Amino acid sequence: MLDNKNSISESYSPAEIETKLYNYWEEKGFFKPHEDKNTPSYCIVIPPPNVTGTLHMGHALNATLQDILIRWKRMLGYCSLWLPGTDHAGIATQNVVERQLLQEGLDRYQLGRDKFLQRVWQWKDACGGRIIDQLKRIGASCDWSRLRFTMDEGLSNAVREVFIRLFEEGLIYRDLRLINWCPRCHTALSDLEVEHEEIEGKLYYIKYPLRENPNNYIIVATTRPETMLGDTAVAVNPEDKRYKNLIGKTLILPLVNREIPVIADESVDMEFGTGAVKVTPSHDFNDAEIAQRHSLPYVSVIDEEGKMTVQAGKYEGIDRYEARNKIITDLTELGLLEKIEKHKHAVGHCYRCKTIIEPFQTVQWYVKIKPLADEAVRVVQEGQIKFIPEGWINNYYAWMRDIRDWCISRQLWWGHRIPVWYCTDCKTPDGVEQGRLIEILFYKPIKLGEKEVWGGSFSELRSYGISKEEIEGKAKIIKIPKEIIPLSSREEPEKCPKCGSKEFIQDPDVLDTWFSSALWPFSTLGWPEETEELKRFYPTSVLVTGFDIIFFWVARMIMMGMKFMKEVPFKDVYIHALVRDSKGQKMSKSKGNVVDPLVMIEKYGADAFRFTLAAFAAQGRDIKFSEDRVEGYRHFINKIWNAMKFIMGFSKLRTKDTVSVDEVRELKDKWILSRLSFTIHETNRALEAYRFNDAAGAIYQFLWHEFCDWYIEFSKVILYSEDDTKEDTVNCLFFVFENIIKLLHPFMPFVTEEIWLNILKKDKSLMISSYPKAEDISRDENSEIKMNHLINSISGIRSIRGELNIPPSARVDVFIKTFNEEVNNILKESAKFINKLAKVNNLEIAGNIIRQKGSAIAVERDFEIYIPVKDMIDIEKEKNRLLKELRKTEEEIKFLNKKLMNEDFIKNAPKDVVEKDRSKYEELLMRSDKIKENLKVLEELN
RNA sequence: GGGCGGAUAGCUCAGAUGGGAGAGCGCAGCCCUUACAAGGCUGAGGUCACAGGUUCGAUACCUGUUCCGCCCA
Repeated sequence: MLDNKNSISESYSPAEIETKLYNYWEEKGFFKPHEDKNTPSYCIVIPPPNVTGTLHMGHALNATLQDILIRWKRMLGYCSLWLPGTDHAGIATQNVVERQLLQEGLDRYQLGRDKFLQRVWQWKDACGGRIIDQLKRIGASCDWSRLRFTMDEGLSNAVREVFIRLFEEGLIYRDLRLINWCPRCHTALSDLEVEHEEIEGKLYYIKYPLRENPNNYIIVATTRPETMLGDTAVAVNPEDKRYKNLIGKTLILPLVNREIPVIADESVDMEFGTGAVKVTPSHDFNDAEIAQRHSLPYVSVIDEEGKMTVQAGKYEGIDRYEARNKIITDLTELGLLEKIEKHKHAVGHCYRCKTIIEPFQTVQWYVKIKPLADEAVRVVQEGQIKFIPEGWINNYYAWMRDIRDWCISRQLWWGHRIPVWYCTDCKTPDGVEQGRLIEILFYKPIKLGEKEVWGGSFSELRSYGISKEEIEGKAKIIKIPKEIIPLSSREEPEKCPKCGSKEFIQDPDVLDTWFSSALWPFSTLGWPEETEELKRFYPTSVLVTGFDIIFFWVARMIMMGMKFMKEVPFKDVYIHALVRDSKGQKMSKSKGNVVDPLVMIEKYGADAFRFTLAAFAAQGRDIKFSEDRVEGYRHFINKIWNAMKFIMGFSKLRTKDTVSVDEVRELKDKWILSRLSFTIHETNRALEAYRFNDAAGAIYQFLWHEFCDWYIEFSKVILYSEDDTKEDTVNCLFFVFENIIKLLHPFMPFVTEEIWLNILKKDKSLMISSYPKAEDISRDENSEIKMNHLINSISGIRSIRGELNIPPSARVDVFIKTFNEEVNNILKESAKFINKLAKVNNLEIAGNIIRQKGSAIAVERDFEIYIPVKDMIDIEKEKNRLLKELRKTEEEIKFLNKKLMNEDFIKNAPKDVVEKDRSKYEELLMRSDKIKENLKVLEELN
């Protein structure tokens, strides 16, 4: 299958290997769930990236974590499905195509709805989903044969079905309200899609004269003077003594000379500005609420484009911010501007295009959210869904508690068209034909003989003989008042069930993209059909996502899942961090601090990059990404590769596939197997708890600092000797290494598979092999304790050598005086290892060793090391070294002594803690005695 | 204004249920020792932000303060 290399390359080159292996996996169908019906299933649906998107660090982290989970579970034998897809990103995608059109000197209206949609599809097929290929680059093992897109037929059916059912239940309704309007995107936005940003603005103090005495006036403070043209009252707090006698009086609204009342409303903050506020129900959410309470009229002075309306009188047609300046100038001239102050306040911006949003009164579609939210809160409270880390659960509750109805209609073309039609022939209760109330505005006039028609009511336009298709096709705006009765239907209705008419106009709006994403966990599995997949994989196992879309997406999936599946959409929600730059700043194009994942992959390989993300992914903290770390893990891969080269040199001596603690005889072999068992346990436990960094750390630590630093070094003693039996050592080397490769595979799929398949020449791909389980390899803690003596003896000698600067080439004589027989035996049996690893010339180990004069000393609990160095070093240096150690020891003794003298401690602390401290204390006392003794000897020598 | 999170080695960060703190990178010294200089060995470096409290014992638990970040209004 793959290339047959006879020689192993010097070092690992990711670029050559990654694509090759990825294609191999995909061709073999390894990303698909296996067919075995008896195994439990494990399923993750990907948070669908925007079809316009390109891979950024957030995606990379998100995908890496999911891939680690899915590869891990797959290797554990679960029937595992990672279901990929993209969403259609209504506004974003429409913007992309509109920008293209602009370059051709076109806009979407000139094309008309159908042609425009064709263009978007063309764009989507050609350029959309680039992110899918990028996900492949990082090794994502998604089942690409099931790739979904929110605008696919199946998913669109689901959207329509959900809309209709909710509508029929009364959970979806139309209403005329103030909504967040983006004057650039020309659409309504939900509350969530508005980003509040603090800006340095101004507070304008304007005089509103009293009708009865124009020399008297109330001063109102406002941040938005241009909306004053739409004021219909001035409000004060009923408790405010300053204004008590003015309540009920009439003011003359400057510039337009409209009479407006002074009203009292408790919502008015007496501390703010002058305590008197202007009320503009059409352009401010708070004011709209005041207007409701006081039945004030609405006067709209700003339109869809953010320009002043005809109601604004002489300001008509001017942009809202230009109008502000003009109004300020005019007020100044009239002497009605009291002052201007600097003022910080939060202003809402469109989350897609950052334009300042405009509160705007229109008819929109809403989801009545309370009943859905209650259910979604309940299942989380009951623990049916767990949040990891738990902290996010409070955010979730808080948002759900204050949730407001969800505005789901968007004045876009790209998206799921609302499945609602309006009969144009039905009559309203007042007896007016509905078509008369539907207002159409064309993007350019239609010529009727001499006449140019810019729009009109639907019925009127039809009476001119303009076809319905032409009206709908050329309309820029279709306004359908709230009174008109909607008919929701899966297909375009044949005839009106009430009047039998065959003339309808479809609701021009599309649904919020999040409406379709909310169905993702079941719509992607085939709902509303009752598919096998749905039975097998719903509820899904875990959702992995960033905290920024808990409200947008997670909460809504829970609502919709409960509503339509009667079951939670996922059992766990793992919320991962945001990836920031190395200084902790949010990455953004404008700051120019964006790190491109693909560049990282090209530079260091996907494995090193993935491992870095996993190692960084500690719960509850943002990731400050630094390239140095990636480089560090690239070195780690190199280490693996080199270890592999070493081991492969002995492949011919291997005699069996598996080994166990019981059958190997040597301490080092028992030890490494025991440590492997521990590492396997740690890794699985960490992954179980979504502690990716712990899992990565456990493997890293074991492979580098136990296996490479110690075991391989020990093994050389055996392997390079003439007379030792090499069987156990070689078998252990391979067995342990193969297990590490398996453990590592979910984190570093490429290099591990390369080693597995092409170097170890296994016949089955690693990604479908079994993951190590701790219970398969037993732990032997006794051997670990024994091994520590050996390691300590070697470290002790090395430490003396290092600190006294004895060059590695100089072999030294070493005497080890042991204090008990067990340790004596352990060290004696391992003498050859000590000799080699500590570069010893002559080694003596016994209980009755007498220290030679001029020896450097290392003191351990169970033994002392003497190295005669009289001629090699200077005595002062050694003395200082011992003094330093003595000081350290005595400090500790002091601390422990104080603790142990404390009666309360003895009384209250658990016995084992006291015991531990006591023996530690005694040990330290002994140690300090020994060091002092040794110092004395050194003194004599001088 | 309401809520949440963070402050631990020069840097980036780990530290389940309280029992004198760890890693990676960086730094210093010695080494091209037959897997690996992208490496080995050895070492230096911390009043765990500050002030109180609970406790025999606090980096961890509680309260307050300062600084930083985020979310909601």
